[in-house]
Amino acid sequence: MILPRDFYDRPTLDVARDLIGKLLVHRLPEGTAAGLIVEAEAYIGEDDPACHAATGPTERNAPLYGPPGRAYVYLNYGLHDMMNAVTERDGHPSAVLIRALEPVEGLALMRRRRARAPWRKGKGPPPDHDLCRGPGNLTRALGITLADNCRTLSRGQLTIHDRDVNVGSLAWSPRIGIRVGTEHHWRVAVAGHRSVSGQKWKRENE
DNA sequence: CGTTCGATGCACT
DNA sequence: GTGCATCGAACGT
Repeated sequence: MILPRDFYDRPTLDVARDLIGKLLVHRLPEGTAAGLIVEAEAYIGEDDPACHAATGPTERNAPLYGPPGRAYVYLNYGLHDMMNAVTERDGHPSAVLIRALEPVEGLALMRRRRARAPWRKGKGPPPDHDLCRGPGNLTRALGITLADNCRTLSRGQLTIHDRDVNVGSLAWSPRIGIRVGTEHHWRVAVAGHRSVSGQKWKRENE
């Protein structure tokens, strides 16, 4: 079953927790790719210095201020498309960043897309458990781009489904790769899962 | 094992 | 002009 809009119209930390184990699906003419969410981070409101809404409303962060249950996709470091699920009500800008998936469907397509990354040059694709490890990697593997910004997640080509699977126990830790707001433990992941990112930040991962 | 650093585009100041 | 919610290669220990 596809998660309804109301799923996202809740406190962001609850949504982040409940997104773990859900299936992110992207359908394109060239094929479908999907994976179970095993790592996510919450970005909550204008008072969260790491949230893109910390600067107040701008053209880029407009989706954060819109209705819950939509995608917020932006380009980071000039190279990587980051995908968020917008949470909470209109006017309360917050979202959950999807950071890692366990690949489930469309593995061949994922391998092809990852191998095509400019910085991989002659190398082939990474091992399967690394295909969607990291926020930039998973968008590349699924073919998610800026064209998917603002897309509704309860219908259409980019959706999140409840498959009622148990992926393991959860662990909370500080968010990764940010310079501010590190005091909040707003990153949640499946403890010890091999597709979870962030080895160099060493922390939990149980 | 660890740390450094280049690639690369654009929103924000 | 500055600085990213990154990736992975290159190098040092």
